[in-house]
Amino acid sequence: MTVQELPVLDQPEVVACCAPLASTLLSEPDAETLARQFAALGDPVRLRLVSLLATAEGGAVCACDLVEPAGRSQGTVSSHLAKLREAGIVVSEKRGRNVWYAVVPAALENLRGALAQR
Amino acid sequence: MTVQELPVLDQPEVVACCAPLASTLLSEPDAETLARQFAALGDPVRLRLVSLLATAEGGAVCACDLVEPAGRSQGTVSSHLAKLREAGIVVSEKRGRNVWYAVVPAALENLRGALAQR
DNA sequence: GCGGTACATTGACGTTCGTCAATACGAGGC
DNA sequence: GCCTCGTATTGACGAACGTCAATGTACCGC
Repeated sequence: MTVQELPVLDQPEVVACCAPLASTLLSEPDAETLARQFAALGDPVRLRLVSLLATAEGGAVCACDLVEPAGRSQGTVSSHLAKLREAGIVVSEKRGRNVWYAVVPAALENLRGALAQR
Repeated sequence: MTVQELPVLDQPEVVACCAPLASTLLSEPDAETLARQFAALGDPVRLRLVSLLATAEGGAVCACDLVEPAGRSQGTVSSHLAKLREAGIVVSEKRGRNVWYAVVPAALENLRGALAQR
């Protein structure tokens, strides 16, 4: 299943932030923005969710298929996904009565850039 | 007794962990390890500390020169530095009555690797 | 030794987090 | 319409966090 259409729901366009940590001193607002994204990855359950999405065929997965592999209750998984979405790490798209999630490659690439050495 | 040159204190050699999130599904132990490192970067004060270290001439900074730019009390800065050290993001070295901190480039590179796209 | 400096640790406080069960909401199917 | 399924939200709980002032500890110069 190949799904290349981008949902563009409530995506917070934070994917344009911040020079590398090692290039110039991070400003306080930039530190705030970056920290929120790193914090979103700072939980093992959310990291597994991101990995599940990133390794999925087609790059998107129905929320219903994330609960069991996450090993947490449906409500807990839902709030983890919400946190990832608010940080701009993933996007969601409603299809019928399901919601499909996909990683935002530019968000991961942006974080990679922030970690780049001098 | 002379001044110790390379203490190499309690450095947790966790810099060898984890294939990219997008290559294979992250195992639960690996997710735990990675999450601790991302969580260490998930605070704006700690991010600024890392940036201060990474942009410093020589790559190392005395703890005494981190308190004022961090804008927090000495005790708070100390515990932030401890958290970064426990996550393997920075190392510390005692020089006389000062403690110098430096980033671990391999740690940042390791996190970059985890964020690499497929 | 003594006094001072630098850093870590403690204890307290309010806030946020991760978790669950239970409930509410929304979209289809009948 | 009603019912069912999938997802989000709520409320509660203990645990962890970020913060500070105060205290402890190691080191150095004198």
